[in-house]
Amino acid sequence: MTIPIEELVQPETPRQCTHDFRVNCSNCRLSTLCLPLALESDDIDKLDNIVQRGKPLQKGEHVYQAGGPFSSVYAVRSGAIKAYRVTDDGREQVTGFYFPGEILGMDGIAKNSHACSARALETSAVCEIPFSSLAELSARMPNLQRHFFQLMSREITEDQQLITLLSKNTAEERIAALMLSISSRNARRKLSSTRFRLPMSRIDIGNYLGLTVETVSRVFSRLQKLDILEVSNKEITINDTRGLQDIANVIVEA
Amino acid sequence: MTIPIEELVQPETPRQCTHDFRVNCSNCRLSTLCLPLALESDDIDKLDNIVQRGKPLQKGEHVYQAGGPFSSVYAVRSGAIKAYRVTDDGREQVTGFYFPGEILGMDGIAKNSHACSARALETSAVCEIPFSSLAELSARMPNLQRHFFQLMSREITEDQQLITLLSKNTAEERIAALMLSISSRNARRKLSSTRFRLPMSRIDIGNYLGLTVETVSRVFSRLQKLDILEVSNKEITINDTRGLQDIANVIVEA
DNA sequence: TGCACAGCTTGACCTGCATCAACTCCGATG
DNA sequence: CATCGGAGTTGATGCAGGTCAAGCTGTGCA
Repeated sequence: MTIPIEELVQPETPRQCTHDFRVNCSNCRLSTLCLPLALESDDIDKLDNIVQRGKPLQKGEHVYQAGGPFSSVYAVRSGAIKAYRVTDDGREQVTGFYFPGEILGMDGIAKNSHACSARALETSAVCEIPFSSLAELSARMPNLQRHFFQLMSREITEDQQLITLLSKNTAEERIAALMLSISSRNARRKLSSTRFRLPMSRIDIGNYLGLTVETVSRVFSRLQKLDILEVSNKEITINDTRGLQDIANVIVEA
Repeated sequence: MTIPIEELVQPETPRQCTHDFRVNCSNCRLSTLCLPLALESDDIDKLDNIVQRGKPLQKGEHVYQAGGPFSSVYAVRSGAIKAYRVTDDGREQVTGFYFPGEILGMDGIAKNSHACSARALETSAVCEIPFSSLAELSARMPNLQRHFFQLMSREITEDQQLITLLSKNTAEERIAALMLSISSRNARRKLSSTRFRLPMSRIDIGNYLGLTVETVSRVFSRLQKLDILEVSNKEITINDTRGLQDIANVIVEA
């Protein structure tokens, strides 16, 4: 089954709503998660003018590539994107997964060229936001400037959480934490926080969490045996959120 | 031995230069590493007006604490600062070490309160830069805005490097990478890249790199046996930079 | 409709680092 | 100058997760 273009252009809209209108920031359902947040409607229009909406990316296509010139940041409209860097010795390290409403590409600002690559995990649509225009605009719109600073800062604190996870936690804890993260990001988008489809492979999960595929698989099996998760292929059902939280938080008892 | 205040006020200046002048951004030796980089001298003065220089911090004193209100970012003038977060279960995770010329505190922007704590590893001096003034100023000074975006972006890419290190590399590789990082940051400050004093304990090193103290100690011993490092307490001498790079990069042969 | 292949699972075994324990060293303090 | 305590080192042992190997499954393509 292929997803009709209309659904991609107006992300996460029910199928029946397929009449042709040009998408823009003010009618985008994701605007409360994305950059326009905290902007007046006049300002949203100004932002809207600089945003470029490309055609959908097929699974595996790149949003940008490491080493390529940096010119824009990107907002995910639909689908899912993974960001990764390739180490000196040629191995891949997944540095993040990005879902609708989230912004990626800020790694490129430092050196004016992208420090990592980003590719679609499934058919996806992204909005391209030229960075120079964004910088210019944000100099005139304090709210936008603040919001963008906050987005970058959030990226920093999320990376630091991952650092902590990798440095201190067991395989089980890491996977529980990832499932909870995806769950809460779904909730933010008004989707189910207990049933969802993982857009990424076990390999990507393992790579992101510093584990092998085998370990990821075993942990899923164990969590299923404990009746905490139901795992069927890429479909996940969380049966016991509390139990999952206990595992992720590293259970501490007296 | 205690370090005379003068040396702290004008950081890294030879002892004899102790006459009393007020330090400011334009005469600070670190300005080429810090925020003023890429500013015209008029603009540096404007920046200088918002920067607050506090009295030196003693070893162990906090620059800021997790959960406390965010109001400023900080530039290290002398000494060394460690940033760390405390996990839900009370353990500590070191997220970074900051040396003179480096900026810390950007984690607080996202939620308007600090996501981690920062404390002095030795007697240190920092410049406090009120964030609201910085944001205002950078709206009027495109170079400053760009530079600050770049600083945040660099923080992101550095965190991602650490993520890769933690997720993929052995104990030896991690420690080699840290020694090389400290070495090159010393070089940036025109200090020796081959002989330096570690301001942090083995515990902090291990914590930062996701290793136990024992492992850190063993790796140092091994690297010493290989004549790559000389380790005497906190004094490090790199005898074989190339060898260290080979270890850090994960030696790949045909 | 069946084949091929990538992705996933499961089992057996191995290893790098954690853990536990004992000891040394150094620097602060009276 | 003695002593005390935290920091660092070294050795012995255990285990979580890696590695290797084999088999399973489901998806896309002829």
